Amino acid sequence: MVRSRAEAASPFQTASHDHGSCIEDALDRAAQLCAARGARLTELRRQVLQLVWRGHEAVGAYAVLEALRRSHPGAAPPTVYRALDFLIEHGLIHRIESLNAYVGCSRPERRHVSQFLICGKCGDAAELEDSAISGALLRRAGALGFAVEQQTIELRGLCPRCRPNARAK
Amino acid sequence: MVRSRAEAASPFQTASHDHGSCIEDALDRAAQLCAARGARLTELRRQVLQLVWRGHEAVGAYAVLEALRRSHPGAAPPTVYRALDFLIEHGLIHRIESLNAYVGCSRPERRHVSQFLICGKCGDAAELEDSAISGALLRRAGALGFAVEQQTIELRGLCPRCRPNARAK
DNA sequence: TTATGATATGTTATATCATAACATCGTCAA
DNA sequence: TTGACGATGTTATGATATAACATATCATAA
Repeated sequence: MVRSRAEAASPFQTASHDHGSCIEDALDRAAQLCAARGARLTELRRQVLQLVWRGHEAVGAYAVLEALRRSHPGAAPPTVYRALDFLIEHGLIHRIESLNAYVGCSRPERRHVSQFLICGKCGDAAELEDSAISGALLRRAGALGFAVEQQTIELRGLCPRCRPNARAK
Repeated sequence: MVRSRAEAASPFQTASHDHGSCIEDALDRAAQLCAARGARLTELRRQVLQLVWRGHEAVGAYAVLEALRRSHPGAAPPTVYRALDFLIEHGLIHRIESLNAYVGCSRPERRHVSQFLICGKCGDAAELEDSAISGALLRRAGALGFAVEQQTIELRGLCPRCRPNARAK
């Protein structure tokens, strides 16, 4: 079963998750988005995006670099970091601050504030978009006179599949 | 005026903030806490804590190292990182993930979940402890079957004193 | 009091993450 | 076709963090 475009109720992957379709979908959407914006999703950037999307775990820049070198032997750190910067600017990936790592964005079409649920066992980083939470933070900060520009919200723990008494879903 | 022990309504510093008393208070409380717990707040650890508390900005490990070397010429990275680890374990400081830096904890007496408001201009990292927010995150994650172990919540923006139309308080 | 184990610190080396600075290449519009 | 701009190549280095092992210090039980 293909992961639906409008994210399902649970942001976690299921046993039946078809990652081939998932990544293909992500790349297609990225191409469309960049085309619509006049941004150049070059082959290099597309490959880096594909590598970040290899799984739903956050992946480090140097892991991307190592993988990239298979198709692109001369790649150096700036090669990867520049591509990652581009992808972040266009909302195609997110940076996970607590891991110094990067993960594909599940809803790149519009800018949004996300919260990440990061499993300490399988490493999956599930993206939420809970406006009640981001709104509560905005209001609380605003009440203290603080003008919020960016939110970093990352929860570590165990995802449903990795919990001792995992209820399969 | 001394910053009161029970944090005032605003977690931001005021123009009249007496940092000398503030840091002295923090060191005293750390000593009491460690004594009560049978933890050894050695001179080295005390000095590192003092250096982290030099201001309300988050401070990098290597900045601490450089300052520490004035009194402790042989200090090396592990010297500082081990002291920081100890201080974090005992809740005396927090790590700011999005800055790879460390800041003194304003309420070390009990474990808590904090939110940080980090000013991009003056660098101050104000610590909130809003149980409505941490609770909302816990509930939301729980509803998705995710067992939260740790929360990282860091907002970047401008503090009241640094906003264009700062209202002094 | 001294031996002993545990904890803390010293020391050297290296892993990991990220960017500066400048050269070259490709693309596209004038 | 050339000039400007954006993308990529290349080399070097900066910034953050830990591994591994040696030595010192402390608390305490023999």
